[in-house]
Amino acid sequence: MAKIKAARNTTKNAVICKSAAVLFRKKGFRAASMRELAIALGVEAPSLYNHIGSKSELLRNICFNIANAFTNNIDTVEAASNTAAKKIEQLIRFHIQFMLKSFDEVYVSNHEWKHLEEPYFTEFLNQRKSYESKMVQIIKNGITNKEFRKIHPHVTVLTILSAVRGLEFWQKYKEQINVRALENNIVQHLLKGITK
Amino acid sequence: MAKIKAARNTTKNAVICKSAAVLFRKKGFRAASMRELAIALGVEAPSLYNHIGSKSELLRNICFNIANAFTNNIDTVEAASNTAAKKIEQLIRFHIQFMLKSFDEVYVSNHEWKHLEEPYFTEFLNQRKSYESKMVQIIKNGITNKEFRKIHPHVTVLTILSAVRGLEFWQKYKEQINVRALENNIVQHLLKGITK
DNA sequence: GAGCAAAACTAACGCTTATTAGTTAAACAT
DNA sequence: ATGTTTAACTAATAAGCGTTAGTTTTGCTC
Repeated sequence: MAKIKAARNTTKNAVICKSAAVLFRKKGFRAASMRELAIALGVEAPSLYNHIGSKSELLRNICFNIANAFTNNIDTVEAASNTAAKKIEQLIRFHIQFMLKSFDEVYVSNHEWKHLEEPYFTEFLNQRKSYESKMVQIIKNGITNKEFRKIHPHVTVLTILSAVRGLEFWQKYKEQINVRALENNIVQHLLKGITK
Repeated sequence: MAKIKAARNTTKNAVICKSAAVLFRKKGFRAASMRELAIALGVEAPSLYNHIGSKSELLRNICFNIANAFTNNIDTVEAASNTAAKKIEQLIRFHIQFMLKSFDEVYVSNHEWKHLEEPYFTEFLNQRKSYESKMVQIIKNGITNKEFRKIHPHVTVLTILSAVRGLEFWQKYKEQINVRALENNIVQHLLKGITK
């Protein structure tokens, strides 16, 4: 009769959430079973229900924790008085750092949100749309300021947001790589391009 | 007793594959059921097995059709005598055009490959790794030529490949958008950046 | 119209799934 | 030590899955 181990200041719910994020990332939400999750925690599947409500609640927690973190960040970045380029740079760096710190959760939030149930599915989509809109506004300001060329703001935002997802593929090299150099490379690429 | 309708010069297998791509994109491979696929085709689930081998075979066909198309393209691009920048541009444009033309299939190939069974899983990964290597080599040549700044080739490749995936989000605006302008915007962004 | 192949159907199998109910063991407070 | 709460367990349920077997219908060829 093993028990779920939670460090001080951590609920067992949080321990399960973390383990679920790892599993959902590896197998995908639908392919991951509660039995597998239980094995990862050294326990029988029904025991999990003493600490969580349901499988879909786990996904919901993971997705909205991440979404809220990004929303909070962009509100902070937006409020500060910086150039548009600096703001975009700050957003890019946050994406990279957060991805490296909370890889499993960010990955799951990016890939498995489509399995959220209503009304959470719609809410999640709205939150993302709102994030994009704020970023589009920053780009528009940058064009007005003549910081940026006359680019298509929405296309540019989606290109940047997709580009930073490339970090997913770097997780395995995490240790070998100078994170700051990686970050600088991507920021420079997305702001200044790669040609001389 | 409805029948699966295949146009001349199209096998019923191909019709099922196409329908599967749409379904797998919408729901994800694991969440999509053969019964749903059958409904989409106006037929009972077991009838599908007169034309296909298995569900996983459908995924396999979709993924490798796409992977092979990209592999063939990069081999053509590589062989031509062009600047590195031109080659990268050609690759980016191919990604965009192909994504717009075969949206469902490319999406499924990008998102659902992890549900391939061995040995196809490993084969798919190797094919992708090989694609990346070829692209890395083009970037390296560009740096040697002094076409590009001293960037990290592998990071750059993954950034570009992720960036072009942003097209996924544009599918719904497909009709409203000038594809050529979209393409130019992304190419310019990834080669020359967005700052003045 | 008869014969035949293609392709549909119904019924069912064996398995896995998330989850609930009911019960027992452990951990803690008194 | 006793009573109580927390959290584990076992057993079971209902639903859904991919797929197979066996049968019937359809549509073409002679």
